[in-house]
Amino acid sequence: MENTKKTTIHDIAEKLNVTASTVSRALKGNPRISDSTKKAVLKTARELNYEPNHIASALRSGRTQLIGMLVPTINRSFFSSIIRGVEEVANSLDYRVIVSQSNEVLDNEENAVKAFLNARVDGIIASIGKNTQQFDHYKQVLERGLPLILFDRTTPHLQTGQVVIDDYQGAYLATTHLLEQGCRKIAHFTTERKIDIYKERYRGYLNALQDYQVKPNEALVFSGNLQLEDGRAHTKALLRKGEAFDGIFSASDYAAMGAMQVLKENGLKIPEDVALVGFLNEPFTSFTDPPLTTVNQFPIEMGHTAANLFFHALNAEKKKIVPKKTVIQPELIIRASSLKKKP
Amino acid sequence: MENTKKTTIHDIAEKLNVTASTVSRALKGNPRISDSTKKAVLKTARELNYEPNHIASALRSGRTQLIGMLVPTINRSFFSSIIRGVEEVANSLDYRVIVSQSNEVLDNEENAVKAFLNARVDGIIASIGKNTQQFDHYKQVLERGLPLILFDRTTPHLQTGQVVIDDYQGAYLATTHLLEQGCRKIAHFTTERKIDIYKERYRGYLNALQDYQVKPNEALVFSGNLQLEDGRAHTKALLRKGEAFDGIFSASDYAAMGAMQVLKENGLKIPEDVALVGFLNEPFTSFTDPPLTTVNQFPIEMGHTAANLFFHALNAEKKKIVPKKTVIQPELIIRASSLKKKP
DNA sequence: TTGTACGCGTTATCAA
DNA sequence: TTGATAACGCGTACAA
Repeated sequence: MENTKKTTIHDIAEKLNVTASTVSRALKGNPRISDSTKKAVLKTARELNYEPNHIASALRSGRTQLIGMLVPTINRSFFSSIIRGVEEVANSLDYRVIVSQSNEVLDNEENAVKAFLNARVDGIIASIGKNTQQFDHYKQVLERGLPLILFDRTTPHLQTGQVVIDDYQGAYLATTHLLEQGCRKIAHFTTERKIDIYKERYRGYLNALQDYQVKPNEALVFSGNLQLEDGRAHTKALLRKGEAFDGIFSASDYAAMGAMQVLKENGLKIPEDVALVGFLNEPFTSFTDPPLTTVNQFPIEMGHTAANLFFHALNAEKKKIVPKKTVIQPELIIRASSLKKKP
Repeated sequence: MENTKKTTIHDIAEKLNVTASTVSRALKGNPRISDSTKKAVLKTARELNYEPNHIASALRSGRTQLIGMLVPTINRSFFSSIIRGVEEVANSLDYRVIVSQSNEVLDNEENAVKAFLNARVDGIIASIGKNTQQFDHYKQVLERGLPLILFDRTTPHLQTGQVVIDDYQGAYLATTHLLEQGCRKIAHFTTERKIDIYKERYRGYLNALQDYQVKPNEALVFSGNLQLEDGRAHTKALLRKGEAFDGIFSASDYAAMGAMQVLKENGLKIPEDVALVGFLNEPFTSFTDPPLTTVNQFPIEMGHTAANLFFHALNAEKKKIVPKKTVIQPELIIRASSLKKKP
C-alpha cells in the first residue's frame, strides 16, 4: 500500500551496467545509440515498470507539455465544447490541458494567466473577458515567447493566433433565411457592448436587409444583455409599441427563447405570425416548441482549430511565423421556428 | 520580445548577499528567519519581478499542486458544472486542475489516469466510465498513496472518498410528487445497466408507490438508454399497448423530453392527461413547453464537496483516515409539466 | 556508440 | 538565524 519507490532511469542503468545518459537516450529515441542497448533498455524499462517523470523532464527541458486554457465560464455548452475540442487534440499529442475560468472578471483573468506561467505551461489558449480592455497579462505571455491563441473573444490589440467564427456571415444567413421565408419586418436583438462579434452580427443583419431592398427600421432593433429576460422585455416592448413585425433575429438563443415565451403567451403563432431565429446553437434549442432555428458555431471544431494553431505556433516559435487568424464558417440550422414555407 | 531570463532565488540571494536557502525560507514563510531579511527578500523579489518556478519546486518537494480530473464527457452540463465546482475550490487554494475525458471507454480512462500519474498530479478526482468493471488503474493511484475521490459514478470496489447524490431520495421525491398530484398509474423509464444510481432511482420509485398503497405494474416500467429516442419509443409503446397511465417518472431528462414530444404529438395534455417528471436538471428543462419538473443534483456543490474531500484526504494522507462517502440531498424542482393541482 | 559531468531551480538537512 | 551542500530525475555538451 505504501508509496513504492518509483523506478528512475538510474535503476534501469544500474541493472544494465550502463549510465543514465544511455538510458535517457534510448528512451528518447536518440539515434546515437545501438539497437541492442536500445532494446535492452526498453525491455528492462517495461520490467521495472518505469514511468518517466515529466516534472524532472520539464525542469530540464523547459517543456511541461501543459496547455493553460482560460474560458469565461466552464459550464456553458459553447465553452465546454471548445475545451473538449482542445483536449482531444492535446491528448492525442500527449499534452495535458489545465482549465481556469475568469467569470468575466479581469482580476481572475490576470491571476489565471499568472498561475499558468508559474506552472510553466508551454502556452495558453484563451477567450478574453467581456469587459477586458487591458491586455498586459497577455502581452507578458507573448514576451516570454510562449504561444498564445485567442478564440471567440479576441482583440486587435494582440498580435497572435486567433480563431473566430464568421459572425457577419452567420447573421447574414439567418436574416436572409427570414427574408426568404417572406418576412419583411424583422426585429433584431443585440447588445450595446463593444464586442466585435455583436457588431458583426448587426452588420450581417443590415446587409441582408439591404440585399433584399428592405429598409432598416431602428425601432425594430433592441439592445440589452441578450439573456432570456432581455428577450422577454424586448418582445413585450415590441407588442406594446404596436410596431408591426413578422420575424425576429436574436444574436443569442437565450433572448430568442424569451421572445418565444412572450409571443406564445400573447397567442401569437410561431412561425406563422412571427418567425424566430437565434444564435449559438445552445443544446436547448432543439427541445423548444417549436424547435428554434439557430446558428451553429461548431465549438468542438473551434477547439480543434485552436489546438492546431497552438501546436503550429509552438513548433514555429522562434521562426516568428505571422500570426494566423482562422475564421470558421457557421451554419444555419433551420428548424420549425422559422419555417413558414414548408419545403 | 525575446525570452528574458527569469529571475531565480539565486538572483535575489546574490543581490542581498545571502544564500539561496535563506531566500527560499523567506519566501516560504519559514519561521526560522529574521523579520528584517524576510522583508528585504520580499522587497527585492518584487523589484526583480520574481516568480517562483513551480516545476523546480515540484521536483524537489514532490508536490505539483495539480489535480487530475477525469470525466466521461467534458461538454455535458452536469460534468462541466462539477469541473467548475472543483476548479473554484482548487484555485482558491492555489491548485490547478487538469481535465481529461474518457468518453466512457475503459482504454481512455486508463490512459488518462496514467497520464495524470506521469504528470505527477497530487491526486485524482474522477467519475468512472459507465461500463468500467476493472479498477486496477484506480487501485494504482491508491497504492501510490495519492488521494482519489470518486463522484457520481462510483464503485464499492474502491475504498476511497466518494460523493454521490441520494438517488433513492430524488426518485422518491419525484414519484411522491406525482402521487400527490393525483397520479396513480405512473410509468418509469430506466436503464438495464447495472449502475447503482439507476437501481436506486427505481427503488425510490417503487417505495413511493408502496407508501401510497399503489400496486406496481411491471408493464409501466421501460428500460433503454434513457436518451430522447428511448423516451419517444417507450411512450409510443405505452400508447400502442393501450396500457392506461397518468404520469411518467423518467430517470433522465432526455427520455422525459422524448415523452413530452410524443404525448404532444398525440394530442395529450401535459400535465392534465399525463404528468411528467425527469431527472438531472439539464439546462433545457426550464425551456420546454411546459417546463419540465426535474431533480436537481447540485453539480457545482458536488464539485465543491469533491474538492473538499480531496484536500481533506491530501492533508490526512499518511494518517489513513477512513474514506468518507458524502451523500448530497437532491431537490425536486417543480415546474408546470407535473402541476395538475394549481397550488 | 557510450560515458562524464554538470545544470535546470528549488528545498531539506546538517552544521555553524 | 543563516550558510553550505546535496539531492530531486532528467537531458545534453563534451569527451572518449
